[in-house]
Order: sequence, then structure tokens, then C-alpha cells
Amino acid sequence: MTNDVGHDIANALGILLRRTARAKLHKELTQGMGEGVDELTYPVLSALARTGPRSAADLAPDVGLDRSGVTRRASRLEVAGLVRREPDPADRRAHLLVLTEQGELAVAELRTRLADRIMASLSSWPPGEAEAFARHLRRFTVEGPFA
Amino acid sequence: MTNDVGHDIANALGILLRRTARAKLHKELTQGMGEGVDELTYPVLSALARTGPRSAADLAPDVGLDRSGVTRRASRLEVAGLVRREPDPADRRAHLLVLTEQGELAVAELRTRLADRIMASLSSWPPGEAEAFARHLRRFTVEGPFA
DNA sequence: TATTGTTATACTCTATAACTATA
DNA sequence: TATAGTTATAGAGTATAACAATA
Repeated sequence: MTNDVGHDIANALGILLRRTARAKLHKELTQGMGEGVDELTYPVLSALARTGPRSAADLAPDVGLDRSGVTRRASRLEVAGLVRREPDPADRRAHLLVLTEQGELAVAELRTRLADRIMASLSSWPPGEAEAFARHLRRFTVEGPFA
Repeated sequence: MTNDVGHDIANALGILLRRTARAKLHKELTQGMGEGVDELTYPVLSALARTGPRSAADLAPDVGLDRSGVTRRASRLEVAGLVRREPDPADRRAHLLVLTEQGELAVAELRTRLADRIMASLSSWPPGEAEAFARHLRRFTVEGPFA
């Protein structure tokens, strides 16, 4: 394994981590999804769908914000009817953020949109390579230079 | 190729594109590199190293900013002695941003740091898989849901 | 005493809009 | 007329610091 591999991945990573890559993708995905859903609230919806009801403080590291930031975005989702706040039965200081039925539908649509876009770009890949890439990418996100 | 692959990659991508992933990596890479080098100026240095001397307007899309943003960051790099401005012989309106010797050294160090971190996380991968991943990742950045 | 959600404040960074010089 | 670099301005979004309520 030569050191070129490190540089190759570094270069590709540079494109992926470009400031605009994230913003652009999320903006396109959330286009026309209604007032509450945009590139800022998308990660909150996504995290809630992945892990189930959570408190703002609990959700914060997943979204990459502190709890005040989560509160702010969750409030916008609440106004739009995609999220509701429930008292946490286990801790009366906390409130759980819960996806409403409308919220679940929105997330399902967003996930489908993203998966479709990804699959479209992989359609011309040789058989088996997309699966291998998915496996490698998952491992890289877990073990890679981010932890 | 089932649709699960799309969802698998979508999930992994979600981690990679996390707001903090980029900031954290660039911050760590630029730590202790001197006053001019941080997570904001890093992409400018990197782009200049990759493509050679460019004007601010030319560089803007690569960095993901408009020309005023590039000017601002380039000025910080100029003060730090990593970049200099040269009149563009082909167009007297433009100035070329050029890496100084010190700038070249900084970029080399940054690239080495990043490649080393990546290679370290791949060291336990089975033979050949890292190379395959590098190839797939490059193709994905070119054909993927970003263009 | 520590932690919850929330709000107000200060700060950072960006795009937009100007300006001058040159194509 | 359009585009270059630059600067000033306004806007968006964040972390920090406070607050009251609960652990």
C-alpha cells in the first residue's frame, strides 16, 4: 500500500468536504418540502428518525450544535408541524423531541430522494463495486480521521 | 444492486457531511501551523497548491466562496507571508495569488499530515481494499450527487 | 451543586453592493 | 458594457451567558 493512496483519498475528501458540497446537497434535497424543512432543519429531522425521540441536549452532538442551537431549529420544525415536544417521563427537566406523523412522512421522502440520487450516480458501476464502496465508506467514517 | 446500498451510503455520507466533521478535521490539521493557517485559509492554500497561481475570481468556485471572500482570506495569508500577489501579465485588472516558498512548505506539511492520518486509519484494511476504496471514492466525487 | 430548555447578546463569517481600474 | 480586486454594509447563524425549573 503506497502513500499515494493517502493522497488520493485526501484529494477526494477535499471535494466532499467542500463548504458548498454539504449546503448544496441539502438545499437541493429539501427543495419544495415545505416551510419548515431546509438545509438547517434537515439534520435534526434525520437524527430524530435515526435514533427516535431525544432531548435537545442529547441530540446536540449528533447534529453538531449545542443545545441552544437544537432548540432553535426544533422550534422551527414544531411551528411547521413536523416535530412536537413531549415531557420526558424520566426527567421532568427535559422535553423529548418527537417526529409527528407529518414529520415521519417528510423524513421518508427525504431519505428516498437522497438514496435515489446516490443510486442514480452508481447505476453505471460494475456489478458488486457499489456494494464494496458502501462497505468501505461506512468503515471509513467509523475508523477514519474524524473520530 | 438493491436499494439498501443507496441508504447505506446515504447514512455514511450523513456522518461525513456533518457540520462539525469538516471544521474539526481542518482545525486539527492546521493546529500549530502559525498564525495565517487555519480552517478558513486552508482551502485557499490547498487549491493554490493543486492548480498553481490563480486569480481570486478564478479561485472562488474551487474554494466555495465568491471573489470577495477569497480576497479576504488571501489577504490574511499574505500578511502571514504564505501568499503573495503578482500582477497578471495577461490581464492588468487581475492579480495572481502565488504561494511563497513558506507557503509551499506549509502546504507540503498539511498534505503530509492529512495523508498520514488517512493512511493510519487504513492500516488494518485487507490488502488491496484501500486502493479500491480510493478509486471508488474518487469516482463518486466526480459522478456523485454533488455536481 | 449540576443539568434541563429557553432566550438574549456578542461574535464570526458570508454575500451583496458599491467603488475604481482595465478589457 | 463587462469584469477585475477591494472594501463597507447587512444579513444569517452560532456559541456564550444568563435565567428559572428540576435532579
